[in-house]
Amino acid sequence: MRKQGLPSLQGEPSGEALSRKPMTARELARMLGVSQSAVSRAFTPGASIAADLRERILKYAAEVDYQPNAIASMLSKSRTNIIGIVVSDMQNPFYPGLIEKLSRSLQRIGLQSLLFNITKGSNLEEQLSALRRYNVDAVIVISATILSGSTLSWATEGRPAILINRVIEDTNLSCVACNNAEGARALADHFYQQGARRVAYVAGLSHTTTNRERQNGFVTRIAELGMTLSAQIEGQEYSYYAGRKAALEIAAKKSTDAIFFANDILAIGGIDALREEVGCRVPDDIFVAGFDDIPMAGWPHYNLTTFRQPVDEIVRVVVEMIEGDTSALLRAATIIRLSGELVARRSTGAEPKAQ
Amino acid sequence: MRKQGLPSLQGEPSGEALSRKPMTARELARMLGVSQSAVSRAFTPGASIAADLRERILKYAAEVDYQPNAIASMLSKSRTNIIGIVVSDMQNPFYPGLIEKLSRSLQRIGLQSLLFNITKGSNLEEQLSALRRYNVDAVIVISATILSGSTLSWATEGRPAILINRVIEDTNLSCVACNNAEGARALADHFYQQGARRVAYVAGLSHTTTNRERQNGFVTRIAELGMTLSAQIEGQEYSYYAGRKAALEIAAKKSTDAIFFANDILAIGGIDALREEVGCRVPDDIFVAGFDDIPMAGWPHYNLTTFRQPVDEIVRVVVEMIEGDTSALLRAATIIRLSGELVARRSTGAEPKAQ
DNA sequence: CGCCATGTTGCATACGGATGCAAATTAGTT
DNA sequence: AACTAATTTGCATCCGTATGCAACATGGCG
Repeated sequence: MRKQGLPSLQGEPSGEALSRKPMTARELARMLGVSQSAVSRAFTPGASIAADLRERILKYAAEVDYQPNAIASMLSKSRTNIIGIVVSDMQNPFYPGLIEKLSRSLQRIGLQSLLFNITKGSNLEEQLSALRRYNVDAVIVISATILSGSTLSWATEGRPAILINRVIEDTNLSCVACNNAEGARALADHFYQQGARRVAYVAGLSHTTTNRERQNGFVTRIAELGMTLSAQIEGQEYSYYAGRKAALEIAAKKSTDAIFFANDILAIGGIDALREEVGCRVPDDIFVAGFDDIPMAGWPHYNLTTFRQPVDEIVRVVVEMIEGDTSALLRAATIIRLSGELVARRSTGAEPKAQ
Repeated sequence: MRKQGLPSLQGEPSGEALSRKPMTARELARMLGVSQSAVSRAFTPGASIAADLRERILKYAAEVDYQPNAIASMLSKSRTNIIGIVVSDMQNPFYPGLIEKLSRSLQRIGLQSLLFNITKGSNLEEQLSALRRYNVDAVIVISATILSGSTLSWATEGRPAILINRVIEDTNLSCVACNNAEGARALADHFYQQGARRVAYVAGLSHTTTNRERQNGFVTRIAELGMTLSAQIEGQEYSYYAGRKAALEIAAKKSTDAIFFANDILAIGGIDALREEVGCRVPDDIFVAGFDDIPMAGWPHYNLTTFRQPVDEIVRVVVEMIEGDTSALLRAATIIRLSGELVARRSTGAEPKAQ
């Protein structure tokens, strides 16, 4: 039986374990009999330092658990390795997935994500002023529709900013977005192929670029194909309940073969409402399609035809832009459109491919 | 036709607008003929400075758009106003909502959230080492089940750490969690009241504290009530598809009146599978309940009885702990249990209350 | 009017690491 | 061996703000 002594009070150096100050490069240097610069260089890839010295320092640093203080480093390099991520809506399941992939990709190249969760009502400038005070290296704005272009320009002044899924031209803001018009047209074509002729569009937030592009693309293509636009619901928000409401309005008129909802959450609400409130069968009585391809769209219950946003590619492109010459971004805003992919599922009568 | 001149090179003051260095306190001070300390004090609430001087400085600062450099401030105060938020799963809809509320509450008291998105496979210590280098003021860990207690202790050494929905005793880690056992018992009682006698449990990630507590609470209460535990499925994950699979296993045996799924996502998968794969009616043939009360649980299609986690209260408590005397947290880890609320809906035959 | 309490202000330095520059060491060349 | 080139190293200083301390100003009071 092992003797289990009480933790002796004098054994521990007066509770230092709790919050002792972390070691500094100078201390470490003194212990090794080298200069503080040497320590700094040991931790700086490509710095001018002999391989054996570097090794000795790093080895000792690992032993005593020294890590360079990132804050001090930020100050002297005036580079934070922090990317500001501006979000205003994490309710739409599309965004958490995007944010997750984004922050992981950034982490992989040594960048951390500082979250700015913008709330509608309150003072936006105040919330964003932290973006400037914290000296983030770049800003990624994820579909924050409540921010005006000028507010964003102000908040990101002097550092590269990339909007995801929102396009503002004639500013210093770069944009990476899904080709919404292309997707909407593809869905129109798909409706046509599946035999629908009288189709409806349900808008999300009407004034957003995503909505407008999807709407225009769809409506235009519909006309080209000679199909009838039997209804068009203007939207207030991208939500499940808005989708339900819109679906019921459309169903009441009984003149629609297929509904294109501006995104998947709307469409899913629509499907539920059609099936449950008006006993309408999807796809037998009416087709439904959405946009995004959130995980739920693939669930057997919904089996929603949709246009998949190229999330991985969006993330890749954004990270590359940030990793690359960011000063180029400052000089000239770039707008990049990425192609998505039609995912035909049962909600439009398509036979889902084998998994 | 509008004449569209080339952007004149000499017209712009040599591109300064692009990335000019922000002004410093010293510069501002010199322009006003005061000392740099005065500027610093003007921006420090409660600092020793005359009201009129402060006003003059702030006014001028606003005019020339000066803002104190947060990085420099962090260095000298050794306080970052940054809270590290460790997450490993943003797929479960419960977490984005939590993160959103959390980060907003923190923002409201001047704290920003630095996201640490932990990935399973890779080197966890390396991912977490940034927590230490960045000198975050505190760490909030959101149900990161893939991190061991010792890894967490190491990563957060010297700064307060709060786990949400995960309880580890005998460490320096504080915990704020829903009273899972209470919730599970409440659901058992509810099943009983609704007339179920043969009940099943579907686990989430088996080894997590949330799962174990819900499981124990449920199973124990079942026994007390004299009900039969007709099945118990061990789980690999908290996912929709795992829920479907488990539900089918249970339905195959035809000996169960009610299923308690370890969380809502599982339950929702379960409901879909029961209805679609085996033509089982919910609630007519079988009851289903979940845990969390994610938004989808309230959707008419699912109408899922569940136990609502007190998200707002969790957030409030966590923020209070951080806002308050954090050194107290370092001295003695606190474990707080918060009560949730049974939300009886139609999936257990309860009539949903009017909204 | 003189003295002390209170309130303001500036000076100097600290925070911890990065880096230009010069000194010192090593390698390479003839 | 002598000398130049290349590599290492340390010194000193800078990054921009916060703050202890001393100097100074103001006000109250006897």
